[in-house]
Amino acid sequence: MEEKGISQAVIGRLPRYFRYLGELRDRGVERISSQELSEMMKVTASQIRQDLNHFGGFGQQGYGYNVESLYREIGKILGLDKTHHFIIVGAGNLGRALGNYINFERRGFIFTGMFDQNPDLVGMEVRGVKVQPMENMERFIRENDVDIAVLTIPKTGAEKVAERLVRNGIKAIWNFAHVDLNVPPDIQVENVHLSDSLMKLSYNINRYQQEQKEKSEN
Amino acid sequence: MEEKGISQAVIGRLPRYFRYLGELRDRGVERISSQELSEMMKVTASQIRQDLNHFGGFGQQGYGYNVESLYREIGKILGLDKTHHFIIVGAGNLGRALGNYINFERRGFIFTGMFDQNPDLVGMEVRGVKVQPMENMERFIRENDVDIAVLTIPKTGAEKVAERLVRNGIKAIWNFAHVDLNVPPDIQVENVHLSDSLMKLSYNINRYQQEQKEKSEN
DNA sequence: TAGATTGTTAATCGATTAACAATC
DNA sequence: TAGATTGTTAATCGATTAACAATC
Repeated sequence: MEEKGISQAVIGRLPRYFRYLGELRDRGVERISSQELSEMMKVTASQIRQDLNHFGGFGQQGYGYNVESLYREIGKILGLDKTHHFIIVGAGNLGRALGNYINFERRGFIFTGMFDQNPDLVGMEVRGVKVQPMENMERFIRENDVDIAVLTIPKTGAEKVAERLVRNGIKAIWNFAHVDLNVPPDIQVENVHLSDSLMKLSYNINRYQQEQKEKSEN
Repeated sequence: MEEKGISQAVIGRLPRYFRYLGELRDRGVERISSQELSEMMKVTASQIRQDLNHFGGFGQQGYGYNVESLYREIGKILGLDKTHHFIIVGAGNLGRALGNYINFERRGFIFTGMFDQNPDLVGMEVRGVKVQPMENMERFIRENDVDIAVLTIPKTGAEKVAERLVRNGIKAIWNFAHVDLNVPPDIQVENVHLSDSLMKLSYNINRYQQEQKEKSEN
C-alpha cells in the first residue's frame, strides 16, 4: 500500500466516498462500477478510479467494486478502525454542541474530557463528562492518552492554549477558533472556520444576484 | 469590476485575506505590500496579487495596498455590506449554538427565526428568538424576507426540508446536515460536513504515525 | 470466449508561481 | 529622478479527464 504524497485534494474526497458507500451498503447493494458511482456522486468515473488507485487496486476488471469491502478499506485508510480520545477545550455553546454529538463515537472518537476557564461552567456535565478548570488540562492529557483536542474558545486565547496542548503531547487539533494556529509540523490541524464558510455563501448569493441584474440590463 | 468566472479557489481565500486585513487595521497598520502580507499569511506574494487583481487594481505601484481601503473592498466583494436575514431549521445542540453566535450579526447576518418539529423544543428561546413548529416555516420565510436557511437537522429529513425552503423563496442554504442537497442551480449551498472534517484529521494523524514507523524501521 | 470494467498512461485543463515591464 | 512595488503576461506545476490496453 504505497501512500507517498497523496494530495489533500484526494484526501478531502475520501469521506464523501465513504459516506456514499455506507449508504449503498445499508441499502444492501453488493457491487458498484465507477460509472454508476460517478453518476450518483456527480463526479467523473475517471476521478473515482484515479483516487482509489492511490491506495491500491480495490476493484476488479469486468466487475467493479465490492461495496462492503471498499467501504471497509476506505474506513481503514481514514483511520476509523483506530480509537482516538479527544477533549474539548471551551465549554461554550459550540463546545457543548460538539460534546453532545454522539456520532463521533461511532467512528472511534471518544469524548473524554472538557475544560473551560469560566468558573460558572466548571462542574457542568455534557454527556457524562464534567467540565474541569483549565488548570487540570495538562495533567489530564498525559494521564488519559488524549490525542485530539477540539478548540472551541475565542480566538484571543487560542494560540496560547494550542501551545499548552502541544507541549503536553496532543497530536492533533480540530480548530474552531477563528485564527490560524502556529504549531510544529508534526501536529495535525484541521480548521473549521464557520464565519469563513458563511462569507463564501454570502459572496455566492451576491454574485448570483449581480449576474441576474446584468442579464436583465442587457 | 469584471467578475466573470472567478474560481471557488480564489473565493475561498478571500475570507482569510479579510481576516488578516481586519487584524492589521485594528493594529493601526496603514499600508502593506503583497510581500509583507505573504510572509504573514504564508502564501506567495504572487498569489495575493493575482487574487486581488481578479476584482480590480486595489494597489498602487511603489506603495502597496492601503489596509483600510482593501479591507473595505474585500468586505464589499464578499457582500458583507448587505444585510441578510437567516433562519435556523433544527433547534438541537448545534442549531442553538449557531443561534447564540453573535458575531454573525456583525457581518450583516440577522438571526430572525428558528424552527423544530420536536414539540419539547418549540417555545424555547435562543437569543430572543422563539423556536416555532415546522408548520410555521413557509409563511415565516415569505413574510420576513428571509434569504438564508441554516440546516441543522438529521440527514434523514434534510432533503425534504430543503425542497420546502426552496419552494418558498430561500436563496441560500448553509447545510450542516450530513447529506448532499439536490437543489436548483440558482440556490447557493455551502456545506459544513463536520464529520468529514474530523475524518480528514484522522487520516492525517494516521498517515503521520505510519511515516514515523516506516522511518524507524528503515 | 465475449463483454465489462478496471488500472494506468497520456492529454488537457486550470491554478500557482515566476518574471518583468509599467507606473506610482 | 530613483526605488519600490504593483498589475499582468508567460512558464511551471499539479490535478482532472480521456483513452485504452490489461484482465477478470
